[in-house]
Amino acid sequence: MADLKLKDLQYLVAVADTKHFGRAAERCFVSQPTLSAQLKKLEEYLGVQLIERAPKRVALTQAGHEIVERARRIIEAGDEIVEIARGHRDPLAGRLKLALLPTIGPYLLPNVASKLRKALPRLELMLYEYQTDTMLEKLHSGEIDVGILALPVAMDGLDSQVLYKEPFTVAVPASHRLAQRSSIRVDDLHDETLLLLEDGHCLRDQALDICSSTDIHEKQDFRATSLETLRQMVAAGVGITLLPELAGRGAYGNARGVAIRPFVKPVPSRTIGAVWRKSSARREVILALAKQVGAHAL
Amino acid sequence: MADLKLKDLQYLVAVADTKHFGRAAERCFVSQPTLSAQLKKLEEYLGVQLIERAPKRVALTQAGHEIVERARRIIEAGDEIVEIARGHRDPLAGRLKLALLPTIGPYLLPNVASKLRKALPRLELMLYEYQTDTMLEKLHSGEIDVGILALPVAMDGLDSQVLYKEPFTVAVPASHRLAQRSSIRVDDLHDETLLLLEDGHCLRDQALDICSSTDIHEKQDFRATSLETLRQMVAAGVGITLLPELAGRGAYGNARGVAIRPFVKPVPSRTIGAVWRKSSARREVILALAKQVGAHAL
DNA sequence: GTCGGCCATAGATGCAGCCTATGGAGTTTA
DNA sequence: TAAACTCCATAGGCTGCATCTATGGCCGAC
Repeated sequence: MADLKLKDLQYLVAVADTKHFGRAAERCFVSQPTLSAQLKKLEEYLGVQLIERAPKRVALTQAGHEIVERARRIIEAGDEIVEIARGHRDPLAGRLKLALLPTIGPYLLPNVASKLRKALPRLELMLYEYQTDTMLEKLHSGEIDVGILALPVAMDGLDSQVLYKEPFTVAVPASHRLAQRSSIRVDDLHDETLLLLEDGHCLRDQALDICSSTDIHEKQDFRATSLETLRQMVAAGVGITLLPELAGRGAYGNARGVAIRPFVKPVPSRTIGAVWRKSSARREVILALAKQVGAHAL
Repeated sequence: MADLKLKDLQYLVAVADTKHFGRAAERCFVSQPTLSAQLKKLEEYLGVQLIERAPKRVALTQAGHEIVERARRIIEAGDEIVEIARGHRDPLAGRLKLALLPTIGPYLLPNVASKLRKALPRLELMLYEYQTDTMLEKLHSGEIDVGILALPVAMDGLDSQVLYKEPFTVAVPASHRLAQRSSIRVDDLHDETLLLLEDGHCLRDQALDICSSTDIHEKQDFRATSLETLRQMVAAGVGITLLPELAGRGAYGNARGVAIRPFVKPVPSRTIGAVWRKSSARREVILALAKQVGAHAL
């Protein structure tokens, strides 16, 4: 009269996923006969056949489907327990899944990576790049733990913290008349051709917003897929673009053919923040991470 | 390196509820040392202290509280699984997906529906109509559980059972010379115009097969999409057709303008059977269903 | 100081989960 | 058509761990 065992449910879910006893066993790190026998016991205990075993086809019964659904929830909650425990064991240790905007990641990380390693040596960062909408989805689903993006965003069930304010700069061809100026006003962009990223990048909307007060024309039939593409187009003299300050530094800023110029005050800027689930067990380490990033980003 | 066990979580929840190891053990039907030792192992595995053991006072730590919360959810879902299984334990209960040929369904079901409800009261039938090829595909893929169709069919991986033999009848316009006859021989159809269903209906092939021994002409550029269409065409005097007996009864048979006549012996007929996957977990209820249909179809 | 309540420890035991090896049914290949 | 292959089930043996009873240790109550 054995009872329900977490491991058996994992075996069942593995079979549901793979439709194959051998591969399911492999995924569970047990031998195929072990998995077979345990599943048989599970079926005996429940008094219901869960799996149809045909020569070339493994499928779940109706009861199997319904039970696998709950089993997934159980296993998920079990993982949460382990995760919570890990969070309490050493709140500043463990794996943390961090996503950044594509217009932030490559330029922010070099500045803060070494500081982070020193301040949070036992933190294992998993890095991802997503645009705002995708990032929020994956935050809610639990696929990532923290997102670094431009505020404000819809905050239902989420907490956030401002990291830094990032000024915008203007990138023009080196031979452009504006390249002579040490700083630039928004009105100076009058009648210029503006190059922007493709839809979905929040940077695109931010740039359009800043330029809305002056008369500037977006280059038709052109949408860059990355800031790097944008740089090459500016260097080629096709038009100008707005760059977040961090992206204008380093190799990018020194690139041939492109001049980066600041705005005069009031400098247009965007607010970069960290966002995470209110219910996250990793709040402590996230706050520590945010503190480091906020302190060393600019 | 043990892993998370459902039973341990139950022990933990019991302690959270009772604040007392002895009574918690009692509730779990184990000895107190057993529960103590297991909880200690759980804490070791998770790397976190869950319970504050003070003299005269047992309390949960912060981690303990958070983990108990998930543990309750897990146990609850586990109970749901057992409950679901109990609901599926009755082999004659539950949802069964049954497909019928379009030339069978509307005429067979009225005859057997009430008998089925009486004999298998806890069976919930989901009804579908497909032609033979589609039905076999959906059977193999698991989309349906049973098919009722004309035998024989390719039986790889499938089991079948004959339900009944269905004689063919002849449907002629009421004013037709054959309407005067009380029964008809295949040869009597000589030189008649035959109306048939469109390709894909096995009834079409069966009718052609029966008529192959005599000289009869299929109406060109005409293919009915249903027996109902066929009836209207016969009533309009366009030609004659062959009908399965069940389809010739009731409202259909009594319709104006159409006369239904039997064949003389040997009466041509088709064999109607039930087909299901050899590996199906529903064999028992399928056989019960087949028994009822076979007994009350004609 | 003694008793009683309560949790931890010690040592014995039996079951259950796991392994390797093999069987057997069905499908594909030579 | 035989042989090789795929894949799940069965057989048998081993090991570990959950469980038991008995006991110890700690602390508060009286």
